[in-house]
Amino acid sequence: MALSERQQLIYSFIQKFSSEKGRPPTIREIGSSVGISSTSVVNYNLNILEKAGLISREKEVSRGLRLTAPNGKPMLDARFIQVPLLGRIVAGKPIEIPDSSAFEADHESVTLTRNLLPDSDTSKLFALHVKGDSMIDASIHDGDIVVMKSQQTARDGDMVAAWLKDLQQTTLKYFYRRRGKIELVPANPSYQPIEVEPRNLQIQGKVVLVIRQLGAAPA
Amino acid sequence: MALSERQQLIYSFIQKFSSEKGRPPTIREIGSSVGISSTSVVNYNLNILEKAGLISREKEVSRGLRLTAPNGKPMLDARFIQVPLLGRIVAGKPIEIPDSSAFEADHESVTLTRNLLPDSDTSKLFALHVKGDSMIDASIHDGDIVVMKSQQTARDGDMVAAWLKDLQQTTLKYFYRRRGKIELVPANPSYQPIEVEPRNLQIQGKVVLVIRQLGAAPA
DNA sequence: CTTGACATCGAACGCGTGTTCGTATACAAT
DNA sequence: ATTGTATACGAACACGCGTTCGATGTCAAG
Repeated sequence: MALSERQQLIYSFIQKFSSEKGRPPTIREIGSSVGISSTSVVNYNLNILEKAGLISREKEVSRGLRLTAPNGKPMLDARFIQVPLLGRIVAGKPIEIPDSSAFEADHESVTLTRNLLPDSDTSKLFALHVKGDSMIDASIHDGDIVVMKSQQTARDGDMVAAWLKDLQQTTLKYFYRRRGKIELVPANPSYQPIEVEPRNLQIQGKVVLVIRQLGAAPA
Repeated sequence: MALSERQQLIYSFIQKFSSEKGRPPTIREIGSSVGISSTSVVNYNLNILEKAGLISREKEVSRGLRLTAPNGKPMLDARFIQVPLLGRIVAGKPIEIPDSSAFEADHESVTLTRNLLPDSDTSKLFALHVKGDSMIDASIHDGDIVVMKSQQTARDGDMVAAWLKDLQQTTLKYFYRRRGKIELVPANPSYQPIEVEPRNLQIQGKVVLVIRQLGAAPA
């Protein structure tokens, strides 16, 4: 059902108030801002917003309401971005990228601030856990998280996740075109670049961010 | 003035509660979580936290408290954390860590989501830009951002920023105690560990997070 | 016209919640 | 011993705040 004008007003007031004040508004604060004298009317409209899935409420708690994201979970505002954590990256298997419908499914996800991502197009991003030290020549370690953008082509200098058909391996390397062939150069200069035929190579995505958390120790 | 253990408990509870629930806690919620029966005691300690500049309070409003960012402004959202970007890390110089007053100055800062940080104690964190490839043996590259916690000691397995007095160098390595000496082992196994005398070593901090942004290409 | 769903209002109830006050203990300084 | 400061406790007050209920008005369906 469509929202009444009043309900939209209430909704945007909750947005504004929450982000400015750092806490959700009370029923009476909502009422006086949108011109409703009765707390029960506000309550009534809040219940509608809740049924519409736009907010979630907690009973008998002061300021017990918050905005919700499209998926129904409590909301993250525009400064956040949630990247689905689709699985692991290992040397011996191609990356399995589920079709885009899976983005809405309930995967684990990593929450990042948008300022960490260089690009604005956030829709094709996904994240993978790195298992094992097979990406060591990309200076990427066991336990790291790589955030990638799904794409099948690359520009010179991009770090890409590539599937090498003949070797049956996934690898992360910088991508360069060289006279009809492709040169894949490791980030770590103590490893050697390799040269492959274009048809032997399938680009699975471009690495946009690597995150390494050092809680306790690996190694 | 230093915080009591109780005040630190309260502070980290506010962090956790705010980010989980999307609203600040009430005085009684704080009290029952840290084991204080009297609301006035909580109030008393909150006033101390406010004087210390860690939180800001609004009088006579329920849940009228919020965390304060390093620059002293109220935080927009407790799920964020702003880490001051204090400068660069290069091999040839010790890290300059300004005294804590600098945290209040207007440095650049990196905004992160709290879930990326393992620990809750956020006050001693700072970030550095990595310049040059001198940290390559730590699998850390030119342009990376390292987030560190300022501390002078380390536990086995921590990755630390260490100043080697005789070599006049800063290095990032895993820290291990070995029979009265200190072994510093690189994250990249193709480099050799080094062993140093404890008095030749000054620990400047522990690395908690490494971020590599791959927009265009380096190398 | 009657019915029922929708939307609104005001009022009252009762618990939630910040504030204040008197008191008490521990400890260092005088 | 005395004073002062820091820390803690419980009780009481007053207002904040979600909840509930009865009443009213509008409007389309029957």
